[in-house]
Amino acid sequence: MTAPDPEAYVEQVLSLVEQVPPGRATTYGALAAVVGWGGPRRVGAVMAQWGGGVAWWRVVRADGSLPPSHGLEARARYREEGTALLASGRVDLRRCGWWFDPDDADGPG
DNA sequence: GGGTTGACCAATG
DNA sequence: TCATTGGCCAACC
Repeated sequence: MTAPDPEAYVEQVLSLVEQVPPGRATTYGALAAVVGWGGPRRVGAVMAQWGGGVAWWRVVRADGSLPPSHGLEARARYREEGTALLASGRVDLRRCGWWFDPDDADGPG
């Protein structure tokens, strides 16, 4: 499986994003690592095209930040979902980081 | 076939 | 914490 169809790749990425529970967030690199295909940039490209149909705000960069264009929109979601935010306006991946691990017992609280 | 761009990541100062 | 640099792979012209 070294040459997956672009369609399957999108389905994989979007499926994983939908698996991220509210109040949590993951990174592009994490998604790329789970799917095992392409890289973080591939995931970003998918989100830019079909990310509008999923909780794209739960997918952030490695430092917990998001594009300024969507930063404002995302912040509104975090406030409703209770996602931990930093004073810099970034997501606190230390507490809300979602790495698709079976041991997701630890929460933001 | 070559140059540029992109919802990125890690290392360095 | 922020800015810079190098690497990565696919899409576009």
